[in-house]
Amino acid sequence: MRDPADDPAPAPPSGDASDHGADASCDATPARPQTDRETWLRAATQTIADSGVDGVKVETLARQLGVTKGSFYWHFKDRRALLDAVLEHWRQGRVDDIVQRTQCAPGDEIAQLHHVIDTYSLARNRRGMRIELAIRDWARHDAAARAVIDAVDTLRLECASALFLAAGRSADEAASRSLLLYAYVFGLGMMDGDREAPRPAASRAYISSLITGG
Amino acid sequence: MRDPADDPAPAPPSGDASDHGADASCDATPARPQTDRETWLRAATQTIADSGVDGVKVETLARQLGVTKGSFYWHFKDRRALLDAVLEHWRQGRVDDIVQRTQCAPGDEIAQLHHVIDTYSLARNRRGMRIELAIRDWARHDAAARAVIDAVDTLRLECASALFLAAGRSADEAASRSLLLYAYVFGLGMMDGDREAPRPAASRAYISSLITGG
DNA sequence: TCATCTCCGTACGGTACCGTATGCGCTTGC
DNA sequence: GCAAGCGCATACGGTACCGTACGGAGATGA
Repeated sequence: MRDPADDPAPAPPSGDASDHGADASCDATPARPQTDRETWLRAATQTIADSGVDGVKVETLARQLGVTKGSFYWHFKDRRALLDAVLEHWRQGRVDDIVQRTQCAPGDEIAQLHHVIDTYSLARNRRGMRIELAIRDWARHDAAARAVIDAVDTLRLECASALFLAAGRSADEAASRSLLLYAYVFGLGMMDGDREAPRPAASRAYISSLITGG
Repeated sequence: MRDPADDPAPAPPSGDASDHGADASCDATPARPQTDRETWLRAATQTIADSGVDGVKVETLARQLGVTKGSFYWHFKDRRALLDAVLEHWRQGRVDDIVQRTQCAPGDEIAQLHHVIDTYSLARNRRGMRIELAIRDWARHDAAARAVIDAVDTLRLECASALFLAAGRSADEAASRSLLLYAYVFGLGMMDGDREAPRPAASRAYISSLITGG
């Protein structure tokens, strides 16, 4: 009488892929259950971005979605299961994004790194930064969130270092500059908050060049 | 496994310090009430560092201090008053710290900036960084906290820029490097979390030199 | 038509927390 | 010693939330 789509185990092999897969035709359930589950995921993620993890309440989300708790506890075992799903969904999205964003033609590595910096520091996708910062704060007192953050950070540093290495820098320099790069963009996101006016383009370009050394 | 170093009084390095509240002799109350009020402040600050602002509950703090809510509502109008007091106490401590930390003999400006970077990025005062990050996260959804953060950041950037200017850099370069400096140290604090092993000294020194250009 | 399964509403017990009202011991001034 | 007020305990009403139990409507297949 439970667990139609709800998975007790993290189960990487079960191929849940959580989202964009959408090819879950192997499941007995056609499409609707998965969709509704993702509705909860999106609402929870939005709440995390707006109010932090502690703002995620089952009954509040239910009211916001126009349903009751009965719906929630059908799709999720408990509140923690929702949070874990949000975490896994975000992790997977970051991994895909990082891998895709750090590929470039030989010789374009430094330009690509500049693009990475711009992507993070531009006010363009404030939403992504808000989610990131909220999860990072969450990681300050939650082991699962901390593990996800560490994994994502490690991957980011590795990919950025690979670009620096391909551009001819030493291993030590690549590692140091990569750390500076990501610490800067997240620190800037934290300092800027909801700032409207963007930093001057010249200043951003100058800082970018300091980070990449190019 | 509590952190033994985060005990209250002695000399939190760049931490809260600033027991300046004790000089409120202008109040009709002699000394005791003020002391107990600061006990609540310290406990609240510690909780914010550990669990975030949402972790600050009146009854929980009371249990932790071995008293009841009756004591709290004697010293504070409500929960918000406690949070505002924490905010103001932290702001004043930061202002004092920044002003004192950015004074140096002529010619020592770059060395002083390196010292500032070390102070923030070294695992030494993890407690101060935890409080800082918690308040920054708090500022994501609280206007009062945001105002304090903005004021502190502005002062920090001004003081750091003054050092760069004294070292002969242009105004634009000074502003850009100052922003890079603080975004880096706070971003690093966020990425490192409770990391035990410190970053390699050589890497830290290299990053430091990239930031200051010296 | 009926059984079944899916998805969600309703209802309930329990906990944690906020803020207020009020009483009680304890120190002061007098 | 006695009134006044300080500092805190006790007790209470109220809200918000978690998780469970159960029922019911609607689709689905035999």
